Order: sequence, then C-alpha cells, then structure tokens
Amino acid sequence: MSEAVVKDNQKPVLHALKLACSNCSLAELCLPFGLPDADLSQLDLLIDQRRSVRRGEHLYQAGTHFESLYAIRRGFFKTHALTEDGREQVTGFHMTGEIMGVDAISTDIHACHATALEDSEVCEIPFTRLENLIREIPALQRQFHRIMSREIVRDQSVMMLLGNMRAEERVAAFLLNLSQRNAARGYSASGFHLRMTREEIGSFMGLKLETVSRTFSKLQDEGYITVDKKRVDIIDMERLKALLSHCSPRNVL
Amino acid sequence: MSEAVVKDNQKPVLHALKLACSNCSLAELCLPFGLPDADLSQLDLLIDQRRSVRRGEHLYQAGTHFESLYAIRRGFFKTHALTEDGREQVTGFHMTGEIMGVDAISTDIHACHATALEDSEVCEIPFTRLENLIREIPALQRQFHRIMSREIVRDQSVMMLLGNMRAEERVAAFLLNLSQRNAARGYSASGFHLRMTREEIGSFMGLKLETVSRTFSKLQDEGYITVDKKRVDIIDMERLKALLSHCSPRNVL
DNA sequence: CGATTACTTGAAACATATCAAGATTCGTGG
DNA sequence: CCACGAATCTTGATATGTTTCAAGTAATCG
Repeated sequence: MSEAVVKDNQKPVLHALKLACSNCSLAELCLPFGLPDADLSQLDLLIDQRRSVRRGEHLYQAGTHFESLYAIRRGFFKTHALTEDGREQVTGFHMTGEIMGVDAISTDIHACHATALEDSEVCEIPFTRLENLIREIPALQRQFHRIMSREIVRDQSVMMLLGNMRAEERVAAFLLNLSQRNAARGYSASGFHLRMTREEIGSFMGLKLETVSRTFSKLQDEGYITVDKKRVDIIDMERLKALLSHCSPRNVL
Repeated sequence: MSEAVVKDNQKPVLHALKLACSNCSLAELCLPFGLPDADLSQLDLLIDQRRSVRRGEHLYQAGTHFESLYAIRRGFFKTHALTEDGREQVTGFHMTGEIMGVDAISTDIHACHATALEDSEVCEIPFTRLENLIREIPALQRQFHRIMSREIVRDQSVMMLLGNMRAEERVAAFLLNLSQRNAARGYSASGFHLRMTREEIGSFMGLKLETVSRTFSKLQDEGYITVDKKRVDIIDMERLKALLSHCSPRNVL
C-alpha cells in the first residue's frame, strides 16, 4: 500500500490508499447500500481516492468549483456558511457513512464550507463518473436519490425544530439525534463525546452559546443527562424523549 | 380534448387532458430545462396526466404511499406537517414550474402534506418511469439532480433565516423571495397577492401570526412596503434588500 | 345576512440575547 | 514536560424581542 502524504496547513492531505466499498463496514449507511457484489466492484473502480483531513482543516470551501462528493470514512465534520459580516452559521454535522457535497450539484459551486472537527478520512466520489455509473446500475440510482431525499427531509426537520421549539427542546432533540446516529453506527446511544463547541451547537440550533451552556446545566440538574465538558451521558432516555413528544410529527432531525 | 371531471370534496379532480412538456412555457423552470426536442417528446410520453386541485384540497397527504412527483402547471401550494398535538408547521410554499414530492423518495412515504392555496393544476410524474427515463437521457438526469440539490440549498437558506434573523428580517426575506420568484415567472417583482394567511407565513418563518401582522405594519410605517390585506407592494426595493445585507451569504431563500 | 375566519393592535408575560466576569481547558513553544 | 496565552465554558444580571392574552374590526363563505 503506497502512501503519499503531503503536509500542508490549509490543504487536506492526499493519500493514494486503495479503497474498497466492497469490504467497507459502512456500506449500509452509504452509497453501496443494497448493491450486489458485481456492482460493488464497479463502485470500487470509481472511488479510488481517499483523502485525509485533519481537525480544523477544510475539505472544501464555499464558492469553489464542485467536482466530487465525499463519503465520510472516519471522523466528524461540520458544514457551515459565513454571513457577510463574518459570523458563521453551521448548517449540519456529519458522521461516518454520510455523503457531503450534494448542495453543490445545483450550481456546480459549493454552497458551504466543510470542516473536519476531528482527524478524518473521506472517500472522494467524482460526480460526473458517478452520474455515468448511476445510469448503468438502477439500484445505485435509487440509493443515490434516497440519499438526496433524506437530506431534504433532514433539513426540513431542522426547520421545524428552529421554527417551533424552545431552547430545552432544541438541545434535547440535538442530543437524541446524535444518540440515534451513534447507535446506527454501532456505538453507544447513551454516552458520547461532543466533537463541536457550544458555539457551534448554538449556531446550528439558532441559540447563543450561553443558552446552550445553561440548557445543558438545566438538563443535568433535572436528571436527564450528565455533562462533563465535552462528555455527555443520557441518564433518562425516556424522559428526554418525552420532552419532545408534543413537537415531533415523526423522528426529529 | 376529452375531460372527465369528478367532483369530490377531498380528492383532487382528475382530468384526462393532453399534456406536452414540449410546448410548455414553464419548461425552463422545470424538469425539461436544457433538453433537446427529441428528448422532450419522450418526457411528453411519460407525463400524460394532469391533475386539478382546488383551493383547500390536498394533492397528497403525509403518510401515504409515494408514486409520483408533481410539477406545478398553474396555481400555488403549501407543504406542511402536523405535530402530534395538532399544530401545523408549513415547510414550504410552491409556485408554477416547481417540483413537489422529492422528500418522499427517501422512504416511499410522503413526509408532508401538500395543499393548494388557490385552484391549481399539476402534471403527474410517475417516479419509477422517470427513473427509467433518467437513465437514458443524461441531460434529464443532470437536471433532476439539480432540482433535488436546489431544494437542499433552499432548505438550508431557510435554516439560516430561522437561526439568525429577527422578525423584521425574516419578513423582508420572505417578501423578497416571493418577489424574485414572481419575477422569474414573468410577473411583477414589486407587487403581488399573498396566497397564504398570516398564520401560514408565521408558521413557515417561525413567528406567531400577530408578529407577522405587526411586522407588516411596521415595514409599511417605515416606507418599505404597502400592505392592504393580501395585497403587498414593495415601495423601496433597495432599502428592503438593505435590511438583509448583513445576514445573507448569498441570496436568501 | 349571519357566522366563521382572518386580521390588527395593545398590554403584560416570558424566553432568550447581551454584557460581564471568572474558571477551566487546550494548544504551543520554550 | 511545563508554563503561558488563547480559546472555551459557566454563571449572573440586565436588556430586548417575541409570544401570549385579549378585544375589537374587517373580510369571506354559505
């Protein structure tokens, strides 16, 4: 396995690692879901580059030309946009198996920045070649459409959250969402390490960082969770879910 | 042209009208954008049914099985979801040329309701057949992906709006968005008729109806717009846009 | 034309933001 | 490995914007 590491403060490091969707443990969360082995090997041919992005570095920047989607192999990302006066708004947090970059398809320009919140690795998916392959593999086409659609549903859930919920409910929804996504990846549903700052959480949820901090403290005082800086443990999952029972038409986030 | 009108209070009326994307004036806002004539006639074969939905009726309901996307031929829709305790959240307003239903692709179940806010007509696009056709026409594939991606970008803009803006800014963004979309369809950018109630606007923007009403009055008092119940005229477009200058990374909504 | 729905406006209540200060943690270079 | 400076987090007091409650008016539908 040859490895060419190019160290640079801004640009992500590029590896010439051999990838294989066909034996990737994340397949069922990702593009290969539902594909028979024969088709998987075609995906293997397409996705031949892995890219390493270190904590704090960006994977792509808003305004740059769009060429590839990225599947997260390992790590954790935020996507965010900057307003004219320099404030940032976080538009999403992204875990292993998720696809980033679909927002750029509409204009061929990335609509947001993607920044690693921990040392990460992504699989690069050249989009033009993906479109070609999609035309030949109906199951891949269907899965790709599902992934795009899922993103739309997810964003609309966030809209409902921002439009309807109070701070306590927002933070509860946020934690439950992380919990579910952890569980789907085989990790603990009840305890995890937050990769983002209070400010980033607040930006995503439409709250100020002080409010996020206060709300964590309140949820802890009331016995829902324990918080120790970045470590969160859900003590009473049922009651935490009950906080949202009246505002979720289906699963929130 | 044979026409079979079935009157019913709940179900949309079904017409057996002949449709033709190939001579539709909305083509450039819709699925046919960028297709050569030869391919257009294939789309014509696919989209053979038009459906008439009267004001107040739904086009589809949340929870029902997904079979078709719908392109708005004429009219105006809202999409909305109900929370468990019966409140509704509006997730979007939709004008001619726009495609509705993509949120259902992820699960094969509609994630929201679609209700006509005026007498409307939609073109029904059977999704399985669309996927087949997309595999044969690369330009159609590209356009479909763009439409899905555009929806994601739009939803993320709403997230930024709900997360960052105060009431006055939200309402300004809302009016400017309607203005732009009107202009793109050849209508006036400065004056239009609101199809939705104050409550629906508020639901979409994360505000109470009283706040929407007050904000309209305030924008009128300050000379940005005039409001006469459902009629809105933008008096000073530049100043209205300036209200948003500090919170938009690019076009809002 | 009467009843229902939609809209406007005011006053008070409430939730979150803002400002501020101190404590803790993290990253970096010595 | 330690120490220092920067970044992050917590908590309190006050300010602000939006919601809630309430009442009255206007418009729409049958």
